Amino acid sequence: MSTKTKVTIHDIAEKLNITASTVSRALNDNPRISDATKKAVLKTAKQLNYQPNNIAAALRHGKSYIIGVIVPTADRFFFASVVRGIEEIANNLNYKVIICQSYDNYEKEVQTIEALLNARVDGIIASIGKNTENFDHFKKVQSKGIPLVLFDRTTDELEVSQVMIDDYLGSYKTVEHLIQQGCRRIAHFTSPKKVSVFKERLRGYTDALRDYEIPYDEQLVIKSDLQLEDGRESMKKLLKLKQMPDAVFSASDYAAMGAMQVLKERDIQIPEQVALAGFSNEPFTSFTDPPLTTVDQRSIKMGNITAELFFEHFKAGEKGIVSQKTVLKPELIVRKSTLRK
Amino acid sequence: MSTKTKVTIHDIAEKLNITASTVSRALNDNPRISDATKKAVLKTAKQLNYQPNNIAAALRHGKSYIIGVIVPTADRFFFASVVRGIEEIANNLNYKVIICQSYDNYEKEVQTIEALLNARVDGIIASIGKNTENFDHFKKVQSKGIPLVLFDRTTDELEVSQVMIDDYLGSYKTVEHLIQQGCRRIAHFTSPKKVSVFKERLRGYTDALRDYEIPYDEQLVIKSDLQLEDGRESMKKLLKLKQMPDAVFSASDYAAMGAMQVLKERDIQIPEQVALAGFSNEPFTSFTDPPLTTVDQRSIKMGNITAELFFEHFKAGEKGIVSQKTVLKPELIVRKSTLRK
DNA sequence: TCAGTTTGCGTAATCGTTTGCGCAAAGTAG
DNA sequence: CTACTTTGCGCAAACGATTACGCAAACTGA
Repeated sequence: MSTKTKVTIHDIAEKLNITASTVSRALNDNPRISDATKKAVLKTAKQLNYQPNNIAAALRHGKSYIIGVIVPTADRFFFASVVRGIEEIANNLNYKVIICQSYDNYEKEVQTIEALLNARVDGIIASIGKNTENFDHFKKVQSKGIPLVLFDRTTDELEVSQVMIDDYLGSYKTVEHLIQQGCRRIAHFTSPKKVSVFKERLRGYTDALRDYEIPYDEQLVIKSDLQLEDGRESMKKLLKLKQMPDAVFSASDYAAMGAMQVLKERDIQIPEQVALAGFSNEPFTSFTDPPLTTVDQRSIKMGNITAELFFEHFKAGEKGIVSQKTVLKPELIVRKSTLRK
Repeated sequence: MSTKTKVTIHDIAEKLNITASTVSRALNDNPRISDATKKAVLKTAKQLNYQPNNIAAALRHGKSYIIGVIVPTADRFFFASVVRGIEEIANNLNYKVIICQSYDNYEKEVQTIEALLNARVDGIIASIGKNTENFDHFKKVQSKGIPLVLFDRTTDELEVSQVMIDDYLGSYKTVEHLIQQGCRRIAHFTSPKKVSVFKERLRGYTDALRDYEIPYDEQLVIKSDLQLEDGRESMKKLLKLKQMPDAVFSASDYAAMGAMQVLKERDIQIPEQVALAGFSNEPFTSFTDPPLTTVDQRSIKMGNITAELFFEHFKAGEKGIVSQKTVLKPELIVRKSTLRK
């Protein structure tokens, strides 16, 4: 049975005939407090069922020990993994992470930032929503001197530290691989959005084609929202062309999966007739039939690095440090969907 | 350019020659404040770039407007969806949700609870970790009078409101469906853990067999952690039996997927030789080959209801209301992996 | 033994809001 | 015009912790 009344350090001070300051110091293991007193305090704390009030502490010293993480959606393996990577580091340093989802909705992203600022988080780590084209809310964060680090979905319109993978390289290597497998008419699924990752993947695609002297064919580049259903539609469009592509490189695993479905429905052999590659290394790609070639984004590593970078900024504090851009090397995961051997 | 010095309601009060109380009331739209004053306050607030400090407010009135949600892992579609469902309701009521992952780790679950209590969240919504067998940390939450609602992974050892699906029914219907498809040797993948959902699914399995007068064969019930790899191992064990099963009903989609891989590797026809069903309706189940029959858990709905139930408790406050158990009806999603037609 | 240091703790201010109470001015009723 | 209610706001005490400063007692070294 517990007392309904909240017990504070004053209560435990009173019980011990000492002051709240001493209790506070004892609980924080201050060297100026004798071991005897510390033990007594700890003991009565348990006894009274004392629960520290972080809110009060946070108010007092302006730190909440909470960092806000904003992701478009937490149910994508990639983002979930990055969050995990961030948590690993943050928890070690005794920070809590509060995860917010923007659902790729600009309004919600703005509101979330505002809420995090009101909640006085010690910093924000974010991946920008697909539809975000105005970055004032992020600028506001910076102007308040609150550490901000972006990962994966970043932008150059902000002078901010960011961590991403080399989307260009991942894309280039994938297309190169397809070419080495003998493909010559390689299609690409991309997004019309301003998010740099997709632009980079497109650039890797075109550059690889150019370097291998394969003509760029506008018809083979299909823009969509890159969900599974979009992949289906895009694939159908491709199949209507006079000349079918012999490979499809999708900037998203989901869209690649959609394409795979359509190909299988029409009994088009993968990879013999059409080789297929995705991007992100979603878990399901390893057990599609055939398993899907894709690009691993080093998600956990990215989370770790993002968090570490964040804490660097954090420690630098008001002085601030020059914002830096960390680029991770992606890994091409070759599976049967592109192996024509 | 922004002032580094934090601006408070006192600053805006000073500028207007009124007191902080008035400013506070104006910002909170208190009826006792004139419209003129309110407008002036709002205006200078913008002007000074005032940012409310929720920490101070929370300290003052003991409410943080934050509720903690604990899930084993956020990268499972089911949990991510429930979280989404919870957020929908919570955001409408102006509550923020902080998502914590226990990673099915008991220690971390306990620590997370402690951290949430310290952070003075207004309540906790949780799904219990797989390895949790002691519930004192949840009891502590309750003893502090903090609203607690469990979903999906619940326990009867706690007198607490909970929301779940009828795992028994979902399981029963699945097995019934398999029987109707002509299967007679139906295996079941389950977990050794104390989590009620798996026990219920097992009960549905055995009851369906009994009702259809199919003998229960202990050899056909395989316990594991139900990950994909476990599914592979379990399937291999089954294939070593003198008599092969003609159906596998896995309590997890991932384990079912593992089984599917093994079956395909050995050229065993699905569903002709072995029918296969999973549980949870993970997104990937719709695009496996063949698509996997599974049970949908009404995840968004579950999130909505959980949150609503939570807020009921919340409003009831100290008085408390009788804890209630809400059971949702699951939906059997029949796909090709079990359709022998 | 005495000045100087260390140890151990108390005093009181502070973080930024909220809110019960009070009070004058303005409005309303009779 | 009196008495009462409303309107609009100020005063000051919270909320629960932290911390700069101070001060005695104990300890240290020469």
